[in-house]
Amino acid sequence: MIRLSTKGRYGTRLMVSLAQHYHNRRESIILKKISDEEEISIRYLEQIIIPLKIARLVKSIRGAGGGYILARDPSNIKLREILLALEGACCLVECVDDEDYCDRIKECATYEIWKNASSLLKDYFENTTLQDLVEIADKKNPSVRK
Amino acid sequence: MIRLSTKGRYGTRLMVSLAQHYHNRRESIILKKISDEEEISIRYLEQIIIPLKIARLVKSIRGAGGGYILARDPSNIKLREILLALEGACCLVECVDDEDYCDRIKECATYEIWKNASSLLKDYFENTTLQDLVEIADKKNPSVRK
DNA sequence: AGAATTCTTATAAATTTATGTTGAAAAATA
DNA sequence: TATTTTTCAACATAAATTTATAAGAATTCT
Repeated sequence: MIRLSTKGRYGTRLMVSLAQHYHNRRESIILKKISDEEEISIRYLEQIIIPLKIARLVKSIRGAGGGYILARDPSNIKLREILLALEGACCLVECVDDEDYCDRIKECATYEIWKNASSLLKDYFENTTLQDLVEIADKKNPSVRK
Repeated sequence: MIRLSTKGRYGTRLMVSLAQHYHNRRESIILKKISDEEEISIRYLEQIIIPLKIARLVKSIRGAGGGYILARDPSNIKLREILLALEGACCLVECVDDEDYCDRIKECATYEIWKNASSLLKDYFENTTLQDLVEIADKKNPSVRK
């Protein structure tokens, strides 16, 4: 299957959770809470949030009362940035992103196909913001206030 | 990374090779030849061709003088069929194809996103045939006759 | 019978997915 | 400022899956 890894899926859900809290009150939130809400192992979330921190999409606040918080407004964070941080370049095959990966590019017929398909995804994720995701969530669960 | 597995990539190249030979003379071709041409381990190709056979996209002929041959004309084989055989449903996440996979679908904001993105890919692969791939290959390598 | 080829099964290496344990840093509080 | 609590950070490990190779059996052609 052409598959988004759990890192990409869980990480995106993590960012949506952070965005929902960011929106309603600008406080940091602890991973434990997201772990409970989203039913994802906190140990795994801890691993997943590292690349998001490195990419400066989230900030961590240590110590009592600490937690994590978005580094920017959700409307200013593209889904593509999130996936880039979590999974590296958002392309279906290595060779689309790294020309040196395979020396058959010049002959390979499938290269063009994977490249086009990757572009479709890239454009879609480029034009989807974290804010869009929050709005979808709000629409699906009108009653829930976080 | 949102990644096509090697099964999907190698299998597609395998199908293109079969299509090129099918086009020029309707003989079966042995995996060893494709293995040499495409530089993919023959043992691995043997595993990869099994689902293609099960999906009735290729036919096998056993024994000396045997080999593999496309079951239909390349213009009548969609890339989506190939990927479906090799990787299962062509969707980014399980839940898009199997509603029972996760019970958070009703609340999950990311579900809609992965579903839309999967549709983009699905439509693209649905409208690309093996013949299209052969023509791309011909254009890239005008001199090569197989 | 012998050669060529697919088919089957086993297994090993690499990567992804996930959990457990311990330690370090920061903030709150007394 | 010392203590305690909360939380992030780092490291180790285990399970599952993907990727790949090996060896030999079964089948068919000549």
